Amino acid sequence: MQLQEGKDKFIQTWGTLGSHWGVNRTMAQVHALLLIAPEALSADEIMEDLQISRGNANMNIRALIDWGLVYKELKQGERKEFFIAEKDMWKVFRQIIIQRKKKELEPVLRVLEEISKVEGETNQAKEFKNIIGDIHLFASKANQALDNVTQSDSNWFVNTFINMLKK
Amino acid sequence: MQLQEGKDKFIQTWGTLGSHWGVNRTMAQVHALLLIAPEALSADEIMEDLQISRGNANMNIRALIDWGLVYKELKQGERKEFFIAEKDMWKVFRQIIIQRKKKELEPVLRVLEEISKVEGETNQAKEFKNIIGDIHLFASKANQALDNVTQSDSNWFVNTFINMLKK
DNA sequence: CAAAATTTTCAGTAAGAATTGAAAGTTACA
DNA sequence: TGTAACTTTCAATTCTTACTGAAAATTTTG
Repeated sequence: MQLQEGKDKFIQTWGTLGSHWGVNRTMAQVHALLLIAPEALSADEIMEDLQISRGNANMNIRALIDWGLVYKELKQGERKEFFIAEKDMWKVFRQIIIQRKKKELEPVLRVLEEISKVEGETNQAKEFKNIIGDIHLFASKANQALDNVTQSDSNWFVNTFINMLKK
Repeated sequence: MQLQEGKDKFIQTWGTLGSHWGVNRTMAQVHALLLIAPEALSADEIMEDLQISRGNANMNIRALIDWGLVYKELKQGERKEFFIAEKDMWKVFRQIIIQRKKKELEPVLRVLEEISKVEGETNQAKEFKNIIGDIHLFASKANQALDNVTQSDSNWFVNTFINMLKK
């Protein structure tokens, strides 16, 4: 396989993966492109490479920066902004977990707490509170486990993985 | 809060959560509805409750059955099919991981292996192979860790969670 | 076996999400 | 301070995905 073909395939695959996980395809593709770029790219280069519009490129680059997956880089004597991806996969994973936990898991936890206070002592109500309680317990555990994972350093997590594999 | 309001809120929340995780909203809502239903529901009851068409209900119920999150239940003397959700949250989580691992993580692993074989010894090519190698290593570890999680029984996982919380 | 009940399929349509492109905004240099 | 280089915004549009509803298929029952 030629280098260019490999790069294209990677960009496609990463894009598809993203789209199955609630990340828009272009955002994942820009990320992929920057991951395999040997050096920082400008918005124009990204537009050119992925054949997307300026607006689209800009929006998705900003989103990646917000997620902490891409950094801005200013080049000596250049007025343009250049962009570079975080290449430490552990950090990438960590950032994604932090973002999604905050945006998706935590709001669900709050709703579960709220609805676990429904009135009534009928069987219906009791059963409802039961299952909501179960879900809440599970979600809290997941939340705390994820906190742990993201708060500890890379080695801790790698060690956990290694331990898991040894079992 | 009244029971009905709590139920509605739960269905909405679960639907939103699903839609951020690549599960279509209706599928997640049907799942939520069945989770909090005190007994098995027929397709008609689901249609009625969520105000969706027969076709839509059917498709999503089938998908939930495929995912192993919902079971068919036949009632004595009734011709209709009734449906009931798996309520053990651990099993639900496990099923979802198994499905998504197979459909999303494993294909990515295969692509990464394939593209790690690009020809050429230029710096460009070497750097590309390096980063792909990193990603592949990370993805394999995640894959194996998930295997471990899903293959062990509930207690093992719960214990791991508890251990995490103690740290 | 016929007909009634129920489930499945799928072409057409609707709803929602992403993208474009041009105009407005910003920055930085002479 | 003016203007050229560059970035951001957002209304209109396109693309994608989900949903409907009616027809076809299947299953059950007398």
